[in-house]
Amino acid sequence: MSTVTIKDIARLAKVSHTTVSRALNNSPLINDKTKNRIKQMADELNYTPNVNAKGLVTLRSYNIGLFFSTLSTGTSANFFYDVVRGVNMEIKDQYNLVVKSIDEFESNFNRISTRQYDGIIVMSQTRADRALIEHAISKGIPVVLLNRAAGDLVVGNILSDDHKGAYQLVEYIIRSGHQHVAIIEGREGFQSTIQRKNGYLEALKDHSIEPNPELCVQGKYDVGSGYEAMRLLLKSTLRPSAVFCCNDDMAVGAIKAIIEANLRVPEDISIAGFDDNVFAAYLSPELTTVKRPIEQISREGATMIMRMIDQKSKSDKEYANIDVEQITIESKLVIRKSVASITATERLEEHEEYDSRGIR
Amino acid sequence: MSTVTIKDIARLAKVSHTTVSRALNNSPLINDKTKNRIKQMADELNYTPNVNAKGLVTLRSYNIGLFFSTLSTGTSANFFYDVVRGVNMEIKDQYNLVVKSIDEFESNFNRISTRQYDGIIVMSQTRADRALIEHAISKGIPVVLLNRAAGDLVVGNILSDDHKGAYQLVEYIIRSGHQHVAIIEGREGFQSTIQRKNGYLEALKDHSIEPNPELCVQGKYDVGSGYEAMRLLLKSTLRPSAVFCCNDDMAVGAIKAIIEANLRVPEDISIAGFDDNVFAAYLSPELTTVKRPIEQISREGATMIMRMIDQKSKSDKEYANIDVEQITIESKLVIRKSVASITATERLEEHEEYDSRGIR
DNA sequence: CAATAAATTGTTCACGTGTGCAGGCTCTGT
DNA sequence: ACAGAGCCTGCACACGTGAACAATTTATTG
Repeated sequence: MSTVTIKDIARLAKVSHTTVSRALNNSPLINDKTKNRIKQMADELNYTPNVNAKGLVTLRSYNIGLFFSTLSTGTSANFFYDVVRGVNMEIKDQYNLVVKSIDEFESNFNRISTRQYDGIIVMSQTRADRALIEHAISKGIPVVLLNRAAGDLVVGNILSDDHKGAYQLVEYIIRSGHQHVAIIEGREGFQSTIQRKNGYLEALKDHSIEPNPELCVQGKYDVGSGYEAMRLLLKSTLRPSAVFCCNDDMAVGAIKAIIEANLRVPEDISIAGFDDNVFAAYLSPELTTVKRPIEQISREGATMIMRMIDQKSKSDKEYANIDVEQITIESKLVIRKSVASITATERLEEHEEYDSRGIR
Repeated sequence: MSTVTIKDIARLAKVSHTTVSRALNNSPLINDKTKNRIKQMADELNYTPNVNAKGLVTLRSYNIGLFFSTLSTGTSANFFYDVVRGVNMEIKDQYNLVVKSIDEFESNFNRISTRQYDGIIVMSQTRADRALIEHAISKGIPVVLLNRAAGDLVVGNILSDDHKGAYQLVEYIIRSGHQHVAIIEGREGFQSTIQRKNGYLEALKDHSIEPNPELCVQGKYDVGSGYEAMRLLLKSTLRPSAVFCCNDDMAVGAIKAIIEANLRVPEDISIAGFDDNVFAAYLSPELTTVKRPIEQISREGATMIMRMIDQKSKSDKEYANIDVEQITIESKLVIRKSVASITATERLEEHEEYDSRGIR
């Protein structure tokens, strides 16, 4: 119960506590023989270093913060899981991973200090976390920003190219013959929402398709919102022949709404998602989507923050000259079966069908 | 950049650092006027207490560990997400939540000490984490065990009654007229796997149905394993009319396999899941399952560990007399549409159909 | 063998905070 | 005005560790 300290070990080994400290930290100053002797004793006594005391003098906390913009809504479970797992794979037991939701802080960032976190990984959805990041920087804490562009912030930055991914996906849909491509957007205000929407719009433009506001419906990145959004689309005067759902979760909801309306995917309406989560390949039909390398982003983020922490401690605690990099990781179009190819004649029929319906 | 300490504040306020310390900790010894003055100064200076120094003297780390048996496989994303969110909702900013996977430790638990964690929540899948828990107890760290019975371990304990949940579900399936009920089991060795299997077996027994080993297939709790398991079942000589999948993820995989075989759910084969994750209501057909109150378990676990920590600090650091409670939270049968009712005649037909197939 | 260099160990202090104890101030009652 | 009581503040130390510097031992060289 009573905790063993290096002083206890020192007494038993008949050396000074400094020697013990050095031995356990593998200092080259210590004779190998005594070093081993002390290490063994520490082992037998079940010695555990006191992180507080250690941190007090080394200015380290051995904590890495992993902050999400929000954990309540708009963060999908698969995404969250992949991120935590990815980061955890890299930091192993060198650091504690402290998971927090930014909206918890209520703009009181004073609890965020060098003493609390050696580094911070921000899984960012919105620019609203700028204040927090600036606070961290001002405190001299290395920061890595994932998932959105850093802009003028001096932080490590790892991104996936959502704009390009969405563009490629929508282009594929258009080339499959679809003219009326709807979009179920992500949660309002999220950077990913904006990026994907822009990719969608650009693809339409490059293929001379006029975007139709009626075919753009707001979602919230969760299954339920995808369902509701699709129901809205089904009621619109111009029924889309394909729908780009801004993540896979919403695609599940959308498919549900379509089937409830006694229509088929993809024969009547094609559906595409974004993320390529673990379910995507197991839906019926298998979901055509964009693989976003979430785990890879997280792992890169983890190694980057550790690099920055090391660099900082080596460069005499001067934050200013930490190099910050920006890495973009490519997303990848994954073609499965939820988007149908339609020919020109089919397209015509579809329109006639729509016209005749429009009358009633 | 340079950090503000209570000594700095003391100098500026022309008092001793002791007074500052007391003022900031709301000690009744300090005059309200000076107290407010000091607090305001601390605010203006953006003072952040040094947790290490604080912890060094108060014997606290302000960390709560949240340990999962594994994060690599066998823990579903939705489950993980719900747990972290639930715990986070309760501990707010009083503690740091440190997420770890137990298999990281490689049975070197020496990093787990009172200094590191004020308390530990173990989301346990298997008895293999016993060594870790015993280590924590021996170090005097309060522990709450979620998800499996504590047995003789002196820890707080919060459970869902998986056995009962599975029993009720399988009973419902049988009462719907199914005689050949298969099971796709969870990951081998997990307590939940055993509990759910036992519930299944007991329900069969109570309705005088002989369990058939051919209808019991091992899964791993992930989508892919559900798919593979179902493919196996489809090849079995006795085709089941209903399948109890031990979690919702595997149910998704199973449904996929059935549809690929040109069969329908639930007309040809009924499917039931376990967990009631966010997708369950949005599958086609909507999944009949058992709602496991994961979030509630996690929240209760969080409040319990905080209670234990408080109790320990009050009772003069004597771990022995911390009260440990055991709470069981009921799971609940959620009837949707993936289990069909079949009449006696249908059952007969089905058998004939099966027999005729069996011949070829 | 002495002198010097090298290797190893010990002494002392600092990190930032909280607390027991001692002391000073103010107020009250006489 | 003075003693005593009560309120407030400060001094000094402790927590466990690491590091600069000092001291000691051992190895090396002429």
